[in-house]
Amino acid sequence: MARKQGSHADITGPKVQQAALRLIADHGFAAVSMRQIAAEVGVQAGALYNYTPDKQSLLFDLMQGHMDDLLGALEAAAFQGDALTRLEAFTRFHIRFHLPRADQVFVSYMELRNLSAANFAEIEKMRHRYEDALEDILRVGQAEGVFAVADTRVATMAIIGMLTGLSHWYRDGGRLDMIEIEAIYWDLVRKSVAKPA
Amino acid sequence: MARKQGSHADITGPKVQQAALRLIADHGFAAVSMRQIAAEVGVQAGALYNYTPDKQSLLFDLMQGHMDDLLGALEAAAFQGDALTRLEAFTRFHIRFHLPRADQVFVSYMELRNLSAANFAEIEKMRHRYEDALEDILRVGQAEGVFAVADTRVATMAIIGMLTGLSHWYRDGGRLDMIEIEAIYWDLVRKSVAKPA
DNA sequence: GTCTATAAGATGATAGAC
DNA sequence: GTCTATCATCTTATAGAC
Repeated sequence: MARKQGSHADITGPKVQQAALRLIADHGFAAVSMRQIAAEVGVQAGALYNYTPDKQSLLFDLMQGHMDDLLGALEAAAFQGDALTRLEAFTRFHIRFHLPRADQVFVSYMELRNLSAANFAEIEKMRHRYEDALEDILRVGQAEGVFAVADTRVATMAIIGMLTGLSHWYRDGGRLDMIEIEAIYWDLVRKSVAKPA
Repeated sequence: MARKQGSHADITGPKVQQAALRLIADHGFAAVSMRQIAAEVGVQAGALYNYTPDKQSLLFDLMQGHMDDLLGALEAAAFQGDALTRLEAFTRFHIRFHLPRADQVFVSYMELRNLSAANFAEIEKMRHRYEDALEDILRVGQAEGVFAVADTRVATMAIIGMLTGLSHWYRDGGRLDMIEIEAIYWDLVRKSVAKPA
């Protein structure tokens, strides 16, 4: 099959997403121009519009893709067992999913206000589903008398805040590797909601 | 004393900072133009340059001012007593200082990558001093056998992450007021580093 | 699918009048 | 101290050739 010269949709498409993610994570959505993204990909600016109708959609697709991956992985994990076991599984899942995706996490967190109202609502809904998965675990554990939290919603937000914060300071090749970090964070999370002995 | 018409340095100066903070918190530094800030203040764009040499300095001054306030308030608080008492004081201090300053917290957190390298280093140094205040408390408590944390630095970052995350979701007029939130967060923090009974 | 060229407007910052 | 006017450059997005 003859291919038209200069036609590389299957290669360029992913490269656009990748370049956009990289640049937006580094400099912020508003600070990155379509020309910069095009230069990183190795095409002219006009060619980008074969892959996205506009700049806003490019951001939305990145964030939606990230949330799709997250919720898909969460569902696939399907934590089983008692509340304490499920909380440990959630904690370790969160860290293992997020730490290797520093750019996606950063963009998904920092660029929410650059989404259009409709796109923002969409992403927020997905994020809410993720939070609810944790709150469900806390509520069951609370009902079973395994946990002792004053408010499951606040505890949910506090734990997710603690875990998400990790992505903002952790760097590969640092003093502690991911396995060690995971153990320390799980210890903190476990105790924070534990029933006093 | 006759004042030149149209001369309002003492009024305009603070208004510029205030307008910039407000707009940058809402839309992001790169997305906000000097013209937008000027319009919010009620002057023309050129007049802003009586108050800042350039846009970058405007951002830096906002962030430096916030960190100055934070470190000043921390020093003034001068937590006394045993490690547990000091940890409680730090936790409540953090929440009481940050919750009423949502815009400043947001900007100081989100716009770090829009600082020049030199300005970034300056702010990071200040942030580090704040983190060290908490780590000092944890280290003392650990040495005294009051706390049981696997790693004081990681625990420091985890607790600050948890507390900072609060600023990202808390809204005035919500289900719980600041006093209730404070109690719940202190309970989580206290237990997370507690020695098992 | 990618290119070049371009439209139509916004940007940070400065100069000089008042 | 603020204004108006301006510079030089950058912006997103589109049109049409190949």
